[in-house]
Amino acid sequence: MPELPEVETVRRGLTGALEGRLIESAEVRRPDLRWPLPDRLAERLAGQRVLALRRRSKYILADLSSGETLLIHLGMSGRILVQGRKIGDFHHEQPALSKHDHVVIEMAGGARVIFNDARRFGAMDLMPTDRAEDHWLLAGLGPEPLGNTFHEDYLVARMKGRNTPIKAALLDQRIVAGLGNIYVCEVLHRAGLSPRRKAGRIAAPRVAGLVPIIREVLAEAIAAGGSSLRDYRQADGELGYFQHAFRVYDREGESCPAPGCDGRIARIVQSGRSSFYCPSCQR
DNA sequence: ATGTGTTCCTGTCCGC
DNA sequence: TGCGGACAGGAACACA
Repeated sequence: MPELPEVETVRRGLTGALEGRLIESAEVRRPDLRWPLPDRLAERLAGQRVLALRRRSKYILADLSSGETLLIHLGMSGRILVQGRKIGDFHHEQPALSKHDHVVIEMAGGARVIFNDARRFGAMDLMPTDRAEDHWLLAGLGPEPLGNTFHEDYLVARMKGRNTPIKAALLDQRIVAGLGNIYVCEVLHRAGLSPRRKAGRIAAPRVAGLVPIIREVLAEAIAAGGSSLRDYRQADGELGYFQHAFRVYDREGESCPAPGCDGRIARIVQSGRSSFYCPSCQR
């Protein structure tokens, strides 16, 4: 479930295997994900040191010693697996690759990093590091929800006059970058706001109130994700997306967890996607 | 300019 | 146990 907290969890889980380390070689096992992979990707990765691993919205950015930055997007089903190799154990067998292991990176000193993506909605690209913000996938993104430029006045201004439901507005990456379907549902539940409310018709104080709630929900999810890093590090560890205690997401028919509320969680479809909410306490 | 619906792809789950 | 349909964490794109 790669929304911002999951991507941040993946990034943190990868730093040990990647940051400051040398890429020995890379193998591209399929020419395209959502779009064609960059020309000569394997050659451009081989021999480079990973200087830093960053995140922007739901994108992971790996700055390389060549002056290029590798951009990774996980789409819906993308995963990054890290397998350890025992140094000096020449007889250690590598687990077999699966058919959705599209890019395999061998690190000097013994780790293997695998990009796996069954649905192939994910993406990778290479760009000059000094022009990373101008990349077409990043240029139009709104502020980071955990950063300083995302604040009450900003959100109030952006919601003003909008005729679209608040659900769609918060999913719009140009307004705020990193929220996805799950966390928007969770945020609106905590805020007591119906996902159907038109963004521009919500009183400014309530819109402003969304800002700390968004921060809180994301921060909690990242903190919970941290606990799964241990799983991540385990040998040939599958990257476990953390299990988070969702209050409404995927809980259609269950009773509303809000204190004193006796409503039931409903599911509606908005712009083709499920919204879970409590019609009783979300208004 | 905005707002909404469709599309990419594979896997899983549920009802018959 | 097989089979069809609905649905899944995203977001670019085409169209009203």
